Amino acid sequence: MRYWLFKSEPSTWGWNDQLAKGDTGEEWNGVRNYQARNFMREMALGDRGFFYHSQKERAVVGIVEVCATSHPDSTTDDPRWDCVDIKAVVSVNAPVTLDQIKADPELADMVLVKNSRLSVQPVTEAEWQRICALAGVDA
DNA sequence: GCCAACGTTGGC
DNA sequence: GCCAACGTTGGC
Repeated sequence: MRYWLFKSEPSTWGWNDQLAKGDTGEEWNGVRNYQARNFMREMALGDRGFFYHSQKERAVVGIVEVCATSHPDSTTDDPRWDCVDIKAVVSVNAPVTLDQIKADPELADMVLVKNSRLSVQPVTEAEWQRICALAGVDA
């Protein structure tokens, strides 16, 4: 299994919206960036991801699971854009903030820190374990 | 609200 | 195929 991070502006699509979709999940659509799209094409059923709120909050707030592999993005006719579906698994007990991540030597190399604008990004297993520990959830 | 970084677009 | 212009993102 691989690990990922999905970034969203809470004002557009937040963790509460994701939770409301339950086990049905929802398309992670609207991504118009090749790098992000390519990562989604690599995802497998059951892969786990962090749900991260950008902008004001800047924190990991939940855990999601890939529940449909890459397929055409229903919000566009442009065949270039694919996306996966994800569903909420569990809310974190403690949000892990960007400040915490930057301050943690084990996490300082995360894509989130190095390339803050990439909206879908891979997370290493070590990073996954570390953030889960900080968030108070079972990895 | 500002600005830097970056990715995409389109003209040549 | 290059590169300038432009738009968007996201941290501060």
